[in-house]
Amino acid sequence: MMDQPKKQPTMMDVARLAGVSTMTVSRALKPNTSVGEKTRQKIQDAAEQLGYVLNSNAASFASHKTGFVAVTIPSINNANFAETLTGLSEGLNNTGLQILLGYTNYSKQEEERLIEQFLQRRPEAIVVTGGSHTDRCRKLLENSGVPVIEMWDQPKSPIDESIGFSNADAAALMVDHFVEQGYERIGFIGGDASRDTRGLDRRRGFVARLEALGLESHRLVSAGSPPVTIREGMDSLVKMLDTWPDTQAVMCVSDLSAFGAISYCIRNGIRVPDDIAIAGFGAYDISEVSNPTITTVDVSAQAIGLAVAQQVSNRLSVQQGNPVKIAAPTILARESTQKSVQ
Amino acid sequence: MMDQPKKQPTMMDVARLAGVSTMTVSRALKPNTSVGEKTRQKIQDAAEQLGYVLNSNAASFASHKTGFVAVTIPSINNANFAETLTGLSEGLNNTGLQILLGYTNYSKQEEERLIEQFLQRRPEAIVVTGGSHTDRCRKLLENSGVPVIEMWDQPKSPIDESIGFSNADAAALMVDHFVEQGYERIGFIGGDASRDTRGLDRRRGFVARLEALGLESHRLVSAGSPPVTIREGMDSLVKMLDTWPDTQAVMCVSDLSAFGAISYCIRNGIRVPDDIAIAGFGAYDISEVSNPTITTVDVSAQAIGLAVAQQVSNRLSVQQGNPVKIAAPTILARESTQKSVQ
DNA sequence: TATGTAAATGATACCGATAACATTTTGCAA
DNA sequence: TTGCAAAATGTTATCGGTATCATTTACATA
Repeated sequence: MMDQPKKQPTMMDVARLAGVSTMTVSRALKPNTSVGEKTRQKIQDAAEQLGYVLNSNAASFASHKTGFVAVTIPSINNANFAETLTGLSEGLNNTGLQILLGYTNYSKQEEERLIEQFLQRRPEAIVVTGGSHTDRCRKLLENSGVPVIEMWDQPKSPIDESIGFSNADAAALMVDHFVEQGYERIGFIGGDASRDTRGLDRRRGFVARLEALGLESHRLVSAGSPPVTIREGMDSLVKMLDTWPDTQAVMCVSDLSAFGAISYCIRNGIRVPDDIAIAGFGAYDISEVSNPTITTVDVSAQAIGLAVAQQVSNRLSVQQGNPVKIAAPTILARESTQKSVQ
Repeated sequence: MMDQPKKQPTMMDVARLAGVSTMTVSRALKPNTSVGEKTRQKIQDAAEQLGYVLNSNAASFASHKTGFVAVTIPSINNANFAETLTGLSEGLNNTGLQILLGYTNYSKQEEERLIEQFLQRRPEAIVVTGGSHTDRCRKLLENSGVPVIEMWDQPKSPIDESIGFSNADAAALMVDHFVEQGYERIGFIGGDASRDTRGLDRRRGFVARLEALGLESHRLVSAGSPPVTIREGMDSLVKMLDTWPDTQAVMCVSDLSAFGAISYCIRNGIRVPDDIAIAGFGAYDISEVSNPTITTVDVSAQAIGLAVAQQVSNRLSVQQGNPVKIAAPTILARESTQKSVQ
């Protein structure tokens, strides 16, 4: 950095140089304002000459509009959330809104801390992942006075609005897929239930669907605290086969853990899906190119982000658009669960 | 959102309720300030009762300290940058600094646009990925008046400071590894050179090292615009083998493309490394659990983030700490390039 | 030319905190 | 009790824009 010898120029400096009032400068630097063409040019020249850079903080302060959207996600090291964030970022690109991003690391306490911090920045909208929060956090969000969007989930009583899908239903879809393929002794590998609420929902949906079909629903392995890694997927499969050797099929809480489980099988001469079927969740890139390819649930993570962005824009603009919809999750049936196509 | 009926309370409201001046409230809400214990309690109670939330914008405005650190990375959908960001985020966690994140999508124009936008927020430090910028962007950064850190690279003439490694040297390391293993006809699969400057550096280092060793250096396949995907890795390997069927070893610009290339081989009965050796770059999780495991370059992406965070803190605190160092990249020799250990 | 309306520009009063310095209170040694 | 330094608190003046309303200018029409 070159230490700036003199302090940065202000709007007043530009106004003086251009021979107008600061108000006119303020207008000239924004689109859609009525400023004479000649004047605008004169002001832009002056600003250029002085190297003037608008001070958004002062502007935010004066106008009570910060242009911030606070966003919390569990982790960035998760392709699904990264995709959602990409969608969000893209969707917000030309709105002039800036994302304030925070990682909760799958902890509600951390989420509360982040929200508390973000509220001080006076965001114009708040986006959180999931519908489960600490009481205090929920209260903070309710009293925030700005639109709150809970994504990646369908809470029974949303704080304000939600854009997501039912993780339980999505897991049930996979159970149905297994059953269609003729599997009956089906297990589930998931993260530590106490933290990953979406993973917990999936497990719940999994168990409920099995029970509804009159099948055994006790083959549950906990793989450690989320996010579940490839390695934990491997280890969990070992545990699964140790405990219930006659397991025919396994649903994993994410594609990563499924990939780990499959890797273990391949390395140890267990054929997938001939000896055991394995499915994932989330439609990560890897599921498409793994060998065998992995049956998974496509939740269109990026579309969620785009939809949230759209909805944020809607809520912040005067003329409210239609509520945004996203597609329901679908099963991508691939090699890892279908003997016939193998 | 519940629409806030009355506007949010200000420090003045809290001061009135607590029977003190706003200055005392201001002090009471910050750590390390001399405020009487009783007074502090009284103020905290009043703030709690009113549901007062500090307005950081006003605070920033008054104090000329925004607490922002602007960060640009090429993409979030890249495990390496995601890790760096995690490290950065973690390292900045208790400093009270908030990251303003932007994605350049591997475009210098986009980077310039982002920097211009970020400067309006008056960040206290700026972190960019790589050492290659548009002229205007470079000028903006030079004149910013705040610390600028270029990461993931070692520019010859850094704008201010850089924390990274030489991508060319790292690629040369891999050439040496191949040669040690007895390979001589070595190819390179990388992204479109015009955009991904780090990928370009790797290719340059690759070619230079081969030439220095007197080996052929023309086996270069361009895999499309970055980031190179798994699928592009597959396609590129096909192209490589079509063009130069006698290729013995291939270095890929990232582990993802390496994984794709290997997947193609596995599916088509080409043995890795017996028929062809394949290496990646970046030490992604997948390289460790792929079958075969993938030889790669460990660049300690997260450590880069942590180091940058550390250095930002250093630069912003009065007593400057020592300049931060990161470990040099190392080869992780795995199955995909070593016939002996297969 | 007179006149009216829209466009362009200006004047003034804040927004809500903190910096810097002034003043009062406290606590303790002399 | 007095005196005095340190701790606690208060006063005042901004920070750099924008909202709002007032005023001037431009231009088309009668």
